[in-house]
Amino acid sequence: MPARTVYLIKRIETEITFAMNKVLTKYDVTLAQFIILNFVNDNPTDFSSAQLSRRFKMTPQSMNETVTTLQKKEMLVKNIDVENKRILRIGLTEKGIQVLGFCNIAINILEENLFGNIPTDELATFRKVIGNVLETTRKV
Amino acid sequence: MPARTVYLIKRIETEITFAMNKVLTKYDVTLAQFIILNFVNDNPTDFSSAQLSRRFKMTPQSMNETVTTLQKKEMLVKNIDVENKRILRIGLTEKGIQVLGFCNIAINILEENLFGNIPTDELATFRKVIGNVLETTRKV
DNA sequence: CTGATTTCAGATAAACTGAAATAT
DNA sequence: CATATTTCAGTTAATCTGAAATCA
Repeated sequence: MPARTVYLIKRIETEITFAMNKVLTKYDVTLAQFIILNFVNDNPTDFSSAQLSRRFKMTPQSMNETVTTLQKKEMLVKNIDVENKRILRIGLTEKGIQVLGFCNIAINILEENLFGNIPTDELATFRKVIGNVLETTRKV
Repeated sequence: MPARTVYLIKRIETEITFAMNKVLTKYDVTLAQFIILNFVNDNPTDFSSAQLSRRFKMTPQSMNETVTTLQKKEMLVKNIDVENKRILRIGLTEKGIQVLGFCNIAINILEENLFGNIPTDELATFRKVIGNVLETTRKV
């Protein structure tokens, strides 16, 4: 009996998390923090903690703690929204951009090790399938 | 700039974990517990806690706690190894088999919702790529 | 004696819930 | 008033580290 797909996803995540944390610890960044830094970097419209929490399926309180940690490390800043003074829009600092750059170089090497031997078209399909699933979950 | 592959894996895992826990909570089983139950079920050569901990990248102490929890729920049993009295081999109880059966029916529906609209060949490639990556990590 | 497995004990990090303040 | 965001405080669940007992 072949392993179920959700099981395979959990298994690969375990390995990816382990490998990434091992790499990122050199830069004093956890996987969760790296994911947030990446997301903030990729999204020019600065998101708020509350928005991030929904995206990453956490309570706003929990997300805020991660953000605050990155703020204390001087990698993120919170800027008051122009339209709503209650909302704090999150952006990267110069240091944040710099550290993220170093992390990404290290993660490039990791990705090459993990996915380097996989045919380009297969990797493309792999990524496309994830995209489809994320689209599905967004609808629900 | 397209999202990195490791990022996509983390994203899909977040959604899968959320969706699965929502389903499994009805059976009083967490995702981590379900993964263990599945693994024990799929592997006739009963594994020990120590073996499981290596497979799932945890300390043996942590894995033992999960196993003990499932033991208290009467879903798993520990049997003394015939060759080494120190090793406790883990197996499913009748109740464990039954609960796992219910969970799997519920997860079948979830998988249909998540992957139902993905072409068969693409899903096959998706699964194959994960298999390749897991093979790579096993070597390291 | 060495190394692996298990167990007991305590610590830590990362999530959670509840409640309150602020703003639209 | 209703709703969303943030913050403060305390709690819980799941990991971890350290130390000790058991066995081949």
